[in-house]
Amino acid sequence: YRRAIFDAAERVFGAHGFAEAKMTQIAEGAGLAAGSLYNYFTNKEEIFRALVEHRSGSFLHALAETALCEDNLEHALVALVRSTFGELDRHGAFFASLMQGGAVGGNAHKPCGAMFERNHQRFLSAFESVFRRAAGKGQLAPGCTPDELSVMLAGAAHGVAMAWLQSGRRTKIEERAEQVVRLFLNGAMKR
Amino acid sequence: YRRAIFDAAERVFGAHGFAEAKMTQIAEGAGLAAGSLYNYFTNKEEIFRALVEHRSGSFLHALAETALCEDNLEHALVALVRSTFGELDRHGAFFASLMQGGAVGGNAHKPCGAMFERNHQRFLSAFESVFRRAAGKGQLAPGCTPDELSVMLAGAAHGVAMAWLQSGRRTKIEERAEQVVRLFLNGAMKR
Amino acid sequence: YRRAIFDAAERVFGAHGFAEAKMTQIAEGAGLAAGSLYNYFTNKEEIFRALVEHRSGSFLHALAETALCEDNLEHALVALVRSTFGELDRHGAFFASLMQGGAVGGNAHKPCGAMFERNHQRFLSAFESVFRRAAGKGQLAPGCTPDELSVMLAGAAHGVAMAWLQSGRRTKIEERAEQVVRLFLNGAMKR
Amino acid sequence: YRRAIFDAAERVFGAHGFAEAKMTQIAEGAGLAAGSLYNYFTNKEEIFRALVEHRSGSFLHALAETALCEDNLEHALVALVRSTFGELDRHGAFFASLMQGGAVGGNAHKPCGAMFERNHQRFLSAFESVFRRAAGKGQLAPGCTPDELSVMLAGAAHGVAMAWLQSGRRTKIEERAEQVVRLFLNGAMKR
DNA sequence: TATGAATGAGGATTCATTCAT
DNA sequence: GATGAATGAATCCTCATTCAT
Repeated sequence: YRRAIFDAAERVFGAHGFAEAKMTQIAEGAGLAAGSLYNYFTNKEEIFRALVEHRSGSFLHALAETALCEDNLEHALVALVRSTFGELDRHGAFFASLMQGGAVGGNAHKPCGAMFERNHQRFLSAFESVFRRAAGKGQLAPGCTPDELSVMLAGAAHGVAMAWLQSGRRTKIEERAEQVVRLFLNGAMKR
Repeated sequence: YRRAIFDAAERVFGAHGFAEAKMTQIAEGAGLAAGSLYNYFTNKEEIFRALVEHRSGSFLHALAETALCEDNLEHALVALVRSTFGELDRHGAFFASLMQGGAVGGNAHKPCGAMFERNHQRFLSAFESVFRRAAGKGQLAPGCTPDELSVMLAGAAHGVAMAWLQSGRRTKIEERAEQVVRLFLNGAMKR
Repeated sequence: YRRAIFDAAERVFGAHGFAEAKMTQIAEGAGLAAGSLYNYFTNKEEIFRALVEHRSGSFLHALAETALCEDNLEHALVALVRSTFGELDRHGAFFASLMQGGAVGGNAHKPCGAMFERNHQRFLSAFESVFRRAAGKGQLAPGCTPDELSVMLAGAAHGVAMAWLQSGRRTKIEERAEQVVRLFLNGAMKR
Repeated sequence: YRRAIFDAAERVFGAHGFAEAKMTQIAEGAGLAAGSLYNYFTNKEEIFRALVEHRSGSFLHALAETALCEDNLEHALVALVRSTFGELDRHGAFFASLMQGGAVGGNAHKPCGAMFERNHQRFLSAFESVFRRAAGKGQLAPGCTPDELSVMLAGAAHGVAMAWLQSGRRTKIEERAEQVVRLFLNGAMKR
């Protein structure tokens, strides 16, 4: 049932944000009565917190590993963005919170703010470590620091994701990872 | 007084999001009693809607003009991003909503969703028209469509903005416009 | 199991009062699951009612007998108070309800109010019958009716009991019965 | 309105106890809507706490003064009991909590337990100081300590009060103060 | 027009009770 | 009989909105 609650909560939080999400909506989505949610979680906030942790945990861990194992800059970034977009394909609006630091879809929830920031940092760190390695090899354009680059790439990917969400999630976003990374690395201008 | 209410509402909505913003907070910030807000706006949602329109209106209009008058690709984009970042410097967290389509800081408010999307579209359109012109001149890298590019650049700028917000708004973000655009046009990799 | 439930219920009702006592607490105390309580009692109120009756029944019966068999005023009263205090030693806070008419420790429970009053009346009756006999023999101070005396002696005993409960039940209160009665009979003033 | 709320709360708490008292009952009694109570008190507990303090404050203060100014033992005790009974005449069941240490009528409310004990101590102290003075003058019967005497007299008065409450408050209890004290001082037995 | 107390609908949470296993 | 998860009625509390002053 925890699973069903997570799935329902993801939809509801994703659609309405934390504050506007109603426990009855979540319960209904999970096929339970409102009161029954409290057999699994102590309160609304706890559902939210657990959900974020559940969705982030393994993903961020995998992302960090991905960042380590691929040496080639482009390949590594593509792998990261592909993972991220894959998660989006599976978990949609709610997951987008992670990519942006906790404030997508109304899910800025003060008590969880620290957790969000921490997660977002871990998310960025994956990119940053890849860029740092590339910097060590002198592959980056002059004037570009790894942290700036990671913020920008994550932002660009997030922008693509938001556009995709708004247009109704009709395609698989995962397939666009390569294009995004390539454009980011090579620039928008013709050479 | 409308002005004072806007300023206060901007702060409160920016800090807490629509759902968690209290009318009394806004009133207090505006130097009014709660009931008096209703002499100027019919309800909370109307304050929000009017605020978004007020903040967006002239800005988006100016942005569209900027997009038209500058012919050089880089200069035009820098002008757009500079305008945007300037607005951020002045209006902080709340304004970031616009850049991202309505969902920063908990401001995802369903009844206003359409307006947000419309504004966000106008925001992107400014970038898109610039890119389209450049495409006409054959200046864009192959495989890059103007709408994809605008989404990505807006996303990257948004990412930079979010990082800036989270780090406490200590610097003026306007000064970073040029760097962001240059990186985006030339790519992250050394040539 | 009824026995175990009674013991647990006594502790829980005694500590928290009827309204704040949780069925799960009682169940846990009795080594059962919450649902199992309903195999022995139809509901919470029924546990309470049965408990009061169980604790009162034999006690009040014995008290009435005690009142009858001892002829000497002081001896009879001491026997009554000693019985009462002995019950307190064994059953603590919950039992104190009886002495006072149903409202000690939060156990004022309207549906049981009548029962409480009835029990309290029986409790007072024991004292009253002793006083009545003494009155018949002309042993009472002038202006003292048996019912007033019984109310006052029971009240005084109750006051001693409450002080004893609040100070942590460290001694055996039964040993103080004689002192209380003597003081009551002879008065607080030196003659 | 605070006054009206206090009056209503006194009735409701007095009749049902803290846990079973409903905010709507109090509001109704005060001629308000439930939500309006929260303009005056932050929550139910706060109403309770404030009410206890309000009712106890001046009374306990006056009681302490009374204990000091009257030198004659009997007169002093009568004054104390008369004050107490007068308060009962005015405030009925709820006030009886004070006389007994916080647990009459279901008003044993854990968060307020300390306050209750403190108040009850102050209540007893008034009696104790009178008894102590009398002890200094050698007026007390041998074997009677002031604290025991105060507990017993307060208990006896409380017993009388409870009987009076249960019989429907038809008379003025204040008039019985003298009789109670006299009996307590002289003893129940004919000399 | 400003006020701020009153309102009451709405939602989170609790917990006695039921019932399928 | 025992279990403990599911239920949903009940209640506290919040806060946007109204309105008499």
